[in-house]
Amino acid sequence: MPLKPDQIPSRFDFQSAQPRLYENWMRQGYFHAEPDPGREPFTIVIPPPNVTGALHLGHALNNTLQDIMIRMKRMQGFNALWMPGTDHAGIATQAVVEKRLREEEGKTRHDLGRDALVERIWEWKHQYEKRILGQLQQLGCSCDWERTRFTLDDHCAAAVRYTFFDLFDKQLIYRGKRLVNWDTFLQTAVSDDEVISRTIQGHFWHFRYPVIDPQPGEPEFVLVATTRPETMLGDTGVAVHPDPENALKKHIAELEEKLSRASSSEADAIQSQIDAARDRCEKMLPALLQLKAMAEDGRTVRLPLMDREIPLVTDSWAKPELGSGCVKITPAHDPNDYEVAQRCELPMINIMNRDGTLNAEVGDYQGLTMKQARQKVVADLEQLGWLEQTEDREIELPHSDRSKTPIEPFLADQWFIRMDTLAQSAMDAVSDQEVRITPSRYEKGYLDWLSEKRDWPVSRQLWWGHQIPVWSKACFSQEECDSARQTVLALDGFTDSAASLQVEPCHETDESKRVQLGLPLATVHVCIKQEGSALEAQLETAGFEREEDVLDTWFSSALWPHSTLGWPQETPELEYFYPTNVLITSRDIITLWVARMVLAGLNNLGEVPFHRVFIHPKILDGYGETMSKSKGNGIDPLDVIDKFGADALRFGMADLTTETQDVRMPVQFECPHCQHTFDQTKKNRELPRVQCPQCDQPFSTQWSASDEDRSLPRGLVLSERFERARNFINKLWNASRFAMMNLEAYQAEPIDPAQLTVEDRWILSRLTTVSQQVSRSLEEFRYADATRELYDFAWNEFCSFYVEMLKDRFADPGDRPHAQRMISFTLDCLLRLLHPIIPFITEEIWLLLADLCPQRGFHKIQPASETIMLADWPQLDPSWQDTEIEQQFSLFQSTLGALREIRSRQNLAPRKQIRFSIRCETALADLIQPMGLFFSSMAAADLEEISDQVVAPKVNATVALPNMEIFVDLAGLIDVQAETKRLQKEQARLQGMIVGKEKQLANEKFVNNAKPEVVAQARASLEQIREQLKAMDEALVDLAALDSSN
RNA sequence: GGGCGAUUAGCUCAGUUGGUUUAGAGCACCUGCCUUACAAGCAGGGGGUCACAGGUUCGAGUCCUGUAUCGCCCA
Repeated sequence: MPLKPDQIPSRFDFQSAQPRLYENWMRQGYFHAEPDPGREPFTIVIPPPNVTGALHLGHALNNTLQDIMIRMKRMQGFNALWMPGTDHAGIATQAVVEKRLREEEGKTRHDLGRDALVERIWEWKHQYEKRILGQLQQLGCSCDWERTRFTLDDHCAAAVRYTFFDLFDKQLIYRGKRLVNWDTFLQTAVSDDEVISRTIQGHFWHFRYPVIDPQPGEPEFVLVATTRPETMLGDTGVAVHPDPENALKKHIAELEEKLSRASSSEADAIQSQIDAARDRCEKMLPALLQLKAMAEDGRTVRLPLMDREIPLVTDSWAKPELGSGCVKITPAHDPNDYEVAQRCELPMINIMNRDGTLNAEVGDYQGLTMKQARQKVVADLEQLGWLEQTEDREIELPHSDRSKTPIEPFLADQWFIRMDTLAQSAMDAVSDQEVRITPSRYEKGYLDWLSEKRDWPVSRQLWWGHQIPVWSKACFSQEECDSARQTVLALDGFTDSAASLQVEPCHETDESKRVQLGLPLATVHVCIKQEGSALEAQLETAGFEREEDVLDTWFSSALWPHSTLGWPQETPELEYFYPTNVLITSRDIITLWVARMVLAGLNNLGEVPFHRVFIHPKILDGYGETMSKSKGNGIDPLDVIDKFGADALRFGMADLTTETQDVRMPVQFECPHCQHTFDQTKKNRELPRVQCPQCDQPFSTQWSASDEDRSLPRGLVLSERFERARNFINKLWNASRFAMMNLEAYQAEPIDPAQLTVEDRWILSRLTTVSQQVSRSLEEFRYADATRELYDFAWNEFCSFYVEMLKDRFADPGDRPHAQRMISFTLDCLLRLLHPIIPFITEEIWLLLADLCPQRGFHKIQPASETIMLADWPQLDPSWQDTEIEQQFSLFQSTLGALREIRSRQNLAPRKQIRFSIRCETALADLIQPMGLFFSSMAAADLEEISDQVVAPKVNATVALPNMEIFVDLAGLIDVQAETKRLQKEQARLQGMIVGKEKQLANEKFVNNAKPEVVAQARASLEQIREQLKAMDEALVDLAALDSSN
């Protein structure tokens, strides 16, 4: 039952409208897209939110921008597909589930076992996926839900498997022992991107290692320093610089160069560094040269505690300007030392177990944690007299972003992807503009990162993810190795396209050591392409074991743009919708994800996954800090939707999407008792209960833990930055309400151009311009420009002027039908332009409007589409743009503004009617004349006369506009002082401008050098201002006379 | 240490390739209005030596150099 216009409430009830409208869109299948060669596709794949938790404001932003784009394209007639889905986020999700398991049941994943744990994670996934998709729906996202994918579903699994096989077969995947970032808590390797550096208060310990058989004159000890003393148990050498003299000289030269361009505040510090380095040259250089000679002569030192003989070596990693100039080398537990060991061929001793405790390599220290070992090592060395000194020092310690625990560098078998050619292809795609990143400055970071071409470690020691499809067998002799190969090649069904074989030689090249350590000669790896292939079971029977590790989540994410469309199958969807058009995402995953999608797309399909990448801003809180749940400053999009509505959230999101890439959003609490809002502070954002400063009542927060706190009503966490958007939506609602209240007895007919008034032609001109601007802004990802253009037009032009001016015309039966057609047409276009940004309210009004004027149009009457979602995007007649009309209208606006200002300055009652006249050229008078009545309705001012003959009334307020003077008759009303004050202010302003202009024009260089039109403009404007000033001067004289005569 | 970005009104932000009547908006503030679309509104107003110092130019919020503060990324 449609509402009658006068029953429409004065506020948009978004709470009830949103679910109703959204469900209808779903039911009608408006979001669904099918390949249709007759139409042009437009495709976006969602950056899949991960199923670790609920969506935050950043997701709301990301998805709003995608929905705006896809809705506009759909209206523009493209066959628009937005592929939705979620990401399994291997480490993150497993970590939260393990954490809960530990907290709630006191169990570890090992207590549960692989299958049971994975099952638990699936349960978590189902729960959160539902929640996330529900959130996207509440946001209004027009995703094709029938095509929802998950990075761990069968489609994606097939794509992962085929890709892995392909890369393995191309020899682009290999296994090797590498130093990895080991998370001892989660017991997995994490990539460099998952490591964050934190500065902590630590120590710098200086140890002495005794030299074995020192020659006469040689020192008995070498001194080394370390921030991680426990690693000394795994030391396999001590390094000294191969050319300490030149290294020091170079160091000093660099400092001097720096000093030459340093500011005075830095200079002192640099100077003292230089002095220290010079001092070293004198005092320490001889010793360093001697150590270097000893190293070259093959001298060794004895590693205390372990009683191991280790060599002195030369390597430039040892910095002569630091510490003793010597550095201990622990290849298996430090990335730099690892490289030194490779250069100097030092052995690598792994002293750690996967859980972070020490292993059998370290004798008495076995079983201790790294932390315990540190204390014991330091204590033992001190007792033995090998501890020289201990300094306090700030140290940068890498932490796992996943578990927030310190990272231990660890030597482990890992699978890697060779990046050289793949990375190059992804670099070329951006360099050649095949993929364009907006804003373009992000291209540099993308290219820099890829140019390092570091091999990508893809294995993770987890249970949740795509298990690596490789079966391996360790072989201890050549014979065994050959036989394993033969077995594989002879498998029933083995072909080159079904399975691929690699032989990995042992990393230990010293044969006797290899045997001593019990290492295999080689490992035979077989990768099988097809999941569930009979080859799998055959291999296992033959003694091959499947790799336990799973793949890095980004491996499956990299395939997302094509795996979601059906690859490796050649589906119609893939054929039609790939490559996609644009990827909209945040900058923190340009390297992690965007780059990898590009190279994966190129590898698998030979085509980039998308042509445009838009990087959107990051939302910070009022203190400039990133929002996060752990800080308590995060805003839940659902709170915003609850309080302001989904449209307001969306409009607000688009409104902050400017070129600037960080936007601040001050955060407020809203008291659930009295609705008072007040700023969140760094203090109160961490409290489990907060007291309202207004009503003094307490409410609960996300931190509430005790039953007492939890029983309190929860305070919403919001930002007042959404109020503007909410108010705008309300304004739109009410303007539409006004239109509908005046659409009774509407008759559909084409609009008669002969009946167009000045304001009609003005609004059409403006509407045309705005629709062009909005289309261009959105096309170029200038979302904030689009919202600003629409906001200004809708509020300041459509509502404040056009709607106001229609009031008189609706009252006149002769004008009414035309006015009805004009407002329905104008509102119709405005709604369509706004729809992608604020879909709910525009659809609601669209449906209400359809009851009143089901047929509408300008030249041609057409039935309104059943949903605004499928209405055509406005493309208006450019001939409607009329600069003359717009100038004329702005003259009217200035006049109106002047009248209103006088009213206000004179403190006249709102209903008090005033009279005024205008003196101006006849041509101008002809333009203003038809608008005469509007001064009455919009400023309660009656235009008595307009011509070049107008004589100022005796008692008047004067306004001098360019080329016209306005006289308001104030007989019996005037507040002389107020008017004098107003005029004096205006006089001062004009005088200031005259001085400025005169000075400019007196400058010969300006007159000679500036563009002629600029000079002419300055002259004309000076003349004009002088005229205005003259009028002001005269008016002031009159006022003074009036004042003295009273 | 390297790279990128920011600094404009009390707050959050606009300000196209340098030049229209002396830098705009929203919020907040002040004044007056429940004017039958809208008080989440209407009308009017106050408030800014565009971070600082130089420079280029006839002319700089806008271009260049340096400094300071803040943020992010990389090592």
